[in-house]
Amino acid sequence: MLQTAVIKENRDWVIKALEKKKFRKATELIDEILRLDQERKETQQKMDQAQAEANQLSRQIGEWMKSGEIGKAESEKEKVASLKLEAATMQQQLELVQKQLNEALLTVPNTPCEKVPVGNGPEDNQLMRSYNPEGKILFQPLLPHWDLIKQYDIIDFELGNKITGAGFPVYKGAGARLQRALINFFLDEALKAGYVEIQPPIFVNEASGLGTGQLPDKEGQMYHMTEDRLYAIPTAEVPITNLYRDEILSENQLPIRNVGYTPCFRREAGSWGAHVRGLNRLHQFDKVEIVQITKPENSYQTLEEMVNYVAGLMEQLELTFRVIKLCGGDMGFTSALTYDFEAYAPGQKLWLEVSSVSNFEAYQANRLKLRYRTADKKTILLHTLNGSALALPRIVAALLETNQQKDHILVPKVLHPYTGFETINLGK
RNA sequence: GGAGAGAUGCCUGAGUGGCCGAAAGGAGCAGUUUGCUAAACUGUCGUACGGGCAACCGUACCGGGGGUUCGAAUCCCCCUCUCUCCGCCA
Repeated sequence: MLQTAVIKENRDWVIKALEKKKFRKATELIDEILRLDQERKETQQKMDQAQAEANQLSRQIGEWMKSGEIGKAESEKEKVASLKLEAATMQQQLELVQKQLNEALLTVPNTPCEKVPVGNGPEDNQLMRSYNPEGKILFQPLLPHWDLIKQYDIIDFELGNKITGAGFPVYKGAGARLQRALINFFLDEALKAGYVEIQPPIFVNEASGLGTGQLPDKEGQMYHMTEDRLYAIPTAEVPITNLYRDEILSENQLPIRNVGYTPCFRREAGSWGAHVRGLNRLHQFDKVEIVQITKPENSYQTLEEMVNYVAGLMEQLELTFRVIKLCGGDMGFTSALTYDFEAYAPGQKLWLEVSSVSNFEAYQANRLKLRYRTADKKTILLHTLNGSALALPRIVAALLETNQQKDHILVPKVLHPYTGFETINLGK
């Protein structure tokens, strides 16, 4: 969440920034936050003062008791009681105000950075770069991947339906091996790039969900195990970033560069429609995620590095893709700047989002209480960043559709050492 | 699942009602010193909020919540977690 100090010092700027994100009622809410913060401060002052007096008097009473002035001690006890009562009343008020302040802050999204283009939705996003592998001749007629996976019998939705439900596909034979190949390829590449591999739990507690901002914003989008009060992670970002919750890192630990493969779970409540056939949208999918934690002054340079890294993966997979910068109206709640990667799926003539690389600045760090200590012993909030590198299903969709031939599907060269085969063939 | 023990600062660990935000040691940081690796010595060393230009001051925090008391890390109750033993088990 935003820091109240930042809001206080830059009220007008914050409101303007929030309006860029198409956040309604920014002015009202920000002013309410400032009012609550002021009330919080005043209440605390009153409480502290009552406490201070009570503490002092209690100490005095102790000394009187020791020196035998019992009468004096007894007569002042009541005074302490009334001071304590006053302090307790103030504390109740303080807790109430703090709760209100916190709730208000939780509903405010992150402010977009200056580089974010103004806009309402996808149509206003900015194309940053595109890539089209040379010399690639697409086989005609092109089929969408949902026909190909049936034809080659590599991914089975009906079976998943039987054992779990819609959106939980079963990968079989070459399909399963392709999944494993991609995961290993992505992890190995990240290792080469200097990321440290993490294998986190795939269920997290409520504090973790709050830490990275999925709660309360995306409450209904996560699978929730009410019995044990755990959430199935929607992305490895949640457990990996939360590793550093409530930490004060030393400067020499920075930057943190982690990579993790996990399955990801999304309820996708209310978002099923015409364009979500086949692998385009699933309840469970695999993803390799990169996470970085940097000093504030380095985060935007790091974001560019991460974008370049993901672009490198896409090029190695020989996929047609484009990178777009999201406009204010299309960005996520917690992000300050996001680049989306879209792979072209020629069989369905669609661009599919395969990666989202974001800088959250101090927004997550403030919730996480993730800081570092400077040389002069100050604690400063860090910046968190993450990106998919990469999410599998749509990559698979694009790969299958791009590389389909008359009676086989080509596997990109970089994956051959991982798959152990160069083509996916019919009838096997 | 059953029985017992425990939870204190970055770590180890002392502290059973006021002088405890907390001993001591280690690690870390800064400095001094010796010819390197290293050692010795000195100092420093929690977080948050509030006040102050600042030095500094106030308040809270010894797993979490509640209670007793003029006063709680310390006594009482509840919860959570960890460890040990037994059972079960990939």
